[in-house]
Amino acid sequence: MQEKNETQVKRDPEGVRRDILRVATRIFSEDGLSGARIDDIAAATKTSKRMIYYYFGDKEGLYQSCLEAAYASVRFGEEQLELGDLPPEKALAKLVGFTFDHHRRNPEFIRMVMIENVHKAKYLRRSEHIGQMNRPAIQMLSQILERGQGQGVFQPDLDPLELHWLISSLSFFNVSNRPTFSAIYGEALFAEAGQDQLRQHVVDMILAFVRKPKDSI
Amino acid sequence: MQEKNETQVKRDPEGVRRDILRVATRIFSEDGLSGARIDDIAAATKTSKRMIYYYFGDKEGLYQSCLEAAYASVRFGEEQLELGDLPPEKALAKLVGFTFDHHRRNPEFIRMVMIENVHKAKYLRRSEHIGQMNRPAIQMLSQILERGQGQGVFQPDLDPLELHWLISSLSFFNVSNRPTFSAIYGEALFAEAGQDQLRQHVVDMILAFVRKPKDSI
DNA sequence: AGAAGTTTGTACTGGACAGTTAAAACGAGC
DNA sequence: GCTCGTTTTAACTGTCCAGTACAAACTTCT
Repeated sequence: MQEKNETQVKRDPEGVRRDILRVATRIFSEDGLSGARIDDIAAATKTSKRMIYYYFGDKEGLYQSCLEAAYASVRFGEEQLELGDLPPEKALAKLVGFTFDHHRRNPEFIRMVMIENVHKAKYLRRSEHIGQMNRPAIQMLSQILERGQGQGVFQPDLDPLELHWLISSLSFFNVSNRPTFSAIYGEALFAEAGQDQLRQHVVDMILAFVRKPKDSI
Repeated sequence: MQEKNETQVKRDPEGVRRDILRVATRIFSEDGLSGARIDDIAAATKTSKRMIYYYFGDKEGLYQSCLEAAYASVRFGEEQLELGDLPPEKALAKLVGFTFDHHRRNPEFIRMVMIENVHKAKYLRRSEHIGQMNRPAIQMLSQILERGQGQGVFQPDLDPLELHWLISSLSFFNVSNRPTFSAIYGEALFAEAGQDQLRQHVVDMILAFVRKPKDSI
């Protein structure tokens, strides 16, 4: 018991599980559910194929666990964000910029979501936890909007869910569609200068949207 | 030769090709490249598995042909759009609204692009035609921008490619991520009222962006 | 008429791959 | 020291599936 920190710990079930999940998520996000090979995953873990089945039952069970873990880790990332008592416009700007960066930094998560969308969210729907996981994002937005509306700087009739859709859209597409987009139009928008500008414009555009008086053509 | 229009035409190589492509595109867009089964595709065509290999060589060749055909058909759809001599703001509004609707109406194409992005555009890069196919979209935008700038209603420093990215982003995500988004947040945004509002806001937001003076937080 | 391209249908091959089998033994907590 | 949960190993099974074989005939064009 006191020798847990020797060079090799003899048993660590949680560690084994995490190791499998980490490797499997990488491979599923690369190759998709049907494209991924259990033997490849097993070969890349510290443990064996047998243990994958011991802990996760079958390939679909493993995939679903990876999906849940991916959502959970991203939520954890979002919790880091401290908007505290920033004025509403600055808080929203920070949230949008953060989302844009966060998606960029987590392509593996984005790819898992892409793959899950190809499956029409079959496995996401099966999971009970994931529904609750994502309320906080909407609530954070909702609070910013209310404060902004209270101070008269934001429009009165804004839907937090729709705003979340807009922000996600611009941040997600930037990562998800980079391969086809850059194959067709080149890499310019994805180089550093292009991404900086894009980020700035996305923030500007969202801010203009919540502030602007609704006249349209 | 003169009896070509009897109830059944004896030979129609082009028709057979098109039939295979139509069916294969449907199934690839549903199940992905590795998920799709050649036997399923063959069973759904008017012809046989043997003919698929006769015309397309192998599964990857068939997939690539489907991808090219999908891009080609979408380009054809875009050519319908007549912006002629509309004033720049109205032309842009029409283009954005059209893109939003067009993506919504062509989920099969969207899914092909999603799948291709999962493959990191491996097959798209292989295709020579597709690069050229997509210039017109940018050029149309470019012309609208120039006219608007000439008339002083648009900002001077706008990048057509970036604008295309913004428009595509909002239109594509709406279709591509509907499954996960609605699994988490419900169907409200995807019902008719929600989509109408979303469409309007997307148009408004883009228009505000090209018009607005660039002050940001 | 002859040549080139198209069509038919089934049965088959060979490899890939998810999931299993076996028996055994080790580790940790009680 | 006993029990339960965990770990090891490599070979194996059975199914699925992309792609082929074969042999013939039909169509169209020239």
